[in-house]
Amino acid sequence: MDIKKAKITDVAKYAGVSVSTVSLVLSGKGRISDTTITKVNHAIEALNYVRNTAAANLRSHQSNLIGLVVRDITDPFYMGITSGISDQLERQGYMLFLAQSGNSKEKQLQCIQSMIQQGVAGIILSPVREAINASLDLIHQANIPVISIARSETGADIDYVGPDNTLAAKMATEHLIAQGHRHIAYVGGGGESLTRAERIGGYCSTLMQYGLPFKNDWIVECSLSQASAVEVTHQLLNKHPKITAILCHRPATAIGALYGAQLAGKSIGQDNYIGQQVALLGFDNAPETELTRPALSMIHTPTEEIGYQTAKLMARKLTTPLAPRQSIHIKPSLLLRGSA
DNA sequence: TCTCAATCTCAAGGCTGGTC
DNA sequence: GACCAGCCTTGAGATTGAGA
Repeated sequence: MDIKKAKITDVAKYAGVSVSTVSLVLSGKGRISDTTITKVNHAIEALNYVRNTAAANLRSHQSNLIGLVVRDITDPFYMGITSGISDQLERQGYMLFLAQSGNSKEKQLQCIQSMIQQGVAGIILSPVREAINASLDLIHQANIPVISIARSETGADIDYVGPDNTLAAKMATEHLIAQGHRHIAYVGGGGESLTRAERIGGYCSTLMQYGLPFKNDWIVECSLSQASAVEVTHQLLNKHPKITAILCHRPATAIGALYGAQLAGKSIGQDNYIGQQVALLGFDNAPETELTRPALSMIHTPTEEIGYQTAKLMARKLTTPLAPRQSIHIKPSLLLRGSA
């Protein structure tokens, strides 16, 4: 019994047509009679023929692969984006080639290099700040389109799809101000984070707009861990007891801040007129923020929508490479729970 | 004879493995 | 190490055949 995989030549032989006719039937191009199409389809079924896309891409200089480089594929934020991109790209006949770079410049460049070597048609990138110029050099040399996602504007002249961080911070700050808070702090993120910079920009400008005090001491960096947020919040509230509300850079920061505030002798809640209460409002909603007591109010950005818009933009860039650069900012929403 | 739809021929793409 | 064939498919251009 012959167990060799059927080739296009086998299909052509079986159907009694030429190889190029089979190719035309497969691609749906050209003018082919219904009789011939039926014969070819019958041969494909009989021989269990599966098209070799590697060979097809080799010949046509095209690829249906789109590279996606994210920082951390287990991060719920990126999981949502990846899901949206994958759904939309599949509908348009593309496949996703996924890699994670962490925060390493070298890893990001390595991922991009591998994707180019695999012949991807375009790259969607969550840029590492230190790697952005080198990454873009590589991608431009390969002459393929690139879209920056999720991690803020890079300053580079490339298309961008992601959350509107400035608006998110403005919405969060305005909500706290509307509740009567006048001493609002920002906890979390690192100085190198562009996302954090944009949020702090929105937070500061809103405070100024309402004529409220803004102090550098009230903006505190901390690492990704909850433990770090516990420590930082504890110290912040001990040092500045006037603070009645805190914006938290990410879900883990918000959860850590909750325990840090409690360690500082504060309770968590919306009523800043009750002496010892602190309101907490976090960015990037995650399921675990619903499980705390009280549950944490969060700014939610629809991550699947970011993915969906990114995939649509990539498909557009592949069909019209000279289309003008676009920046798509996805509007956030406020999820009000018990903490603010 | 002309036109046009349907089909075929052949070169080419980058990489691998075999031969000299 | 150099060269070449084979892998599998596509697409431009050539050919065929039927109808007007």
